[in-house]
Amino acid sequence: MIEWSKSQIHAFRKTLLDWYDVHGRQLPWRRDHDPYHVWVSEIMLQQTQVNTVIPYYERFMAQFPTVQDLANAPEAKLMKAWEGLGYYSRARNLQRAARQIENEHNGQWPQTAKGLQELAGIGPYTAGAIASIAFNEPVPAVDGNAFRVFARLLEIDLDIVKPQTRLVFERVIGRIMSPERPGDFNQAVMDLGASYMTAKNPDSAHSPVKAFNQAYLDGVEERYPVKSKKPKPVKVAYYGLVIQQDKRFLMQKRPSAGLLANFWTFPLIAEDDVLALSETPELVTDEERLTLLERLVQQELGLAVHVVPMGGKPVKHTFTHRQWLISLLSATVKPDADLSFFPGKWLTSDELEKTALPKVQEKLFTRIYQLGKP
DNA sequence: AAGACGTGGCT
DNA sequence: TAGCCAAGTCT
Repeated sequence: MIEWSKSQIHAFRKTLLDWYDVHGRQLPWRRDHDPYHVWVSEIMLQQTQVNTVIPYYERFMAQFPTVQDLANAPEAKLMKAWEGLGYYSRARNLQRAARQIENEHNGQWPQTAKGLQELAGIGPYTAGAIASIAFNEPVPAVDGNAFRVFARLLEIDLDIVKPQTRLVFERVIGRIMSPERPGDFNQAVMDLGASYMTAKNPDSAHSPVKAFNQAYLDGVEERYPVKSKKPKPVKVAYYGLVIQQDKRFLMQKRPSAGLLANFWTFPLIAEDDVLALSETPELVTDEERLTLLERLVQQELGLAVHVVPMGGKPVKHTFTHRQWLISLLSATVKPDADLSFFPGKWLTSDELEKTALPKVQEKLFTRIYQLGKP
């Protein structure tokens, strides 16, 4: 890692802010410095690209114009507004934080990064972003852009995946950032990271700060930032039960914690759970699997079903840490089936449209319509 | 500390 | 295609 002199730091600030003043992006959440606007945009932008966020942000603000509107919003309406954005705990934490502000802070925002971090879903990055942009506090906002930009500028070779590395970057950036325009400085770093100093195919030759970019000057830009590899998603095979009567589907409500918490999906049965019913899983034939599956559904869900494969390759859906492979089965239950042990209910297409559904469930619907079953 | 937690774009 | 990446936080 290299270090800059005071004069270099001053020159860098001026170069970066002069560039930002002319070329900074005009984005919907940059129309003002309202903390609510900054906050909602920052939460949406976590692990999500700007172009994806823009339409969600506009719709969200139309539906929930103020913190109070958000605090009082029905859960279903909130989730519908977030549908498709992913990382759904962000939406639930958003509302929790809105209620914290209303109930614990008399509707007033904490105005420091330290205070903001007490709110649900606000970590060190988001706290720094809101504090600097909305309240002009001179604190760094270290996101993936800041890691990448400063790792290259200063040839910092610490692994950015390790939590302690953030502290080093915060210290370094805290010394470099403009005390007069902290919000603009942090946003300029993000714009730089999203334009010239991108992760793939950077264009540092034309970057306004190329003279400060040590990794570029040394021809080793590709090495930065140092980032250890994450494990591959684990494959998990499921049977998906398509159970319909009239124009309704029998849907299951997922547990209140974990992946896709509280969302409605077709009943999903792990293939491993089915095979576990056999003493010789490796010898089970396809036909026997279905018999075992029917037994398991009876035991675990209290449903007497008869299943028939719907054909086609399993529907594949990849999350950050799991890859689901879902084989669809058309299932029938008795018309007077006892649903008292079943964690779900019949949903009409009308109700389904008003309900937030995860992408994987939309994929399953797409598949069954392609198969022409309904 | 390391894994959980979604989705879409790009190569 | 499979894999990586995109304005992280929580446990």
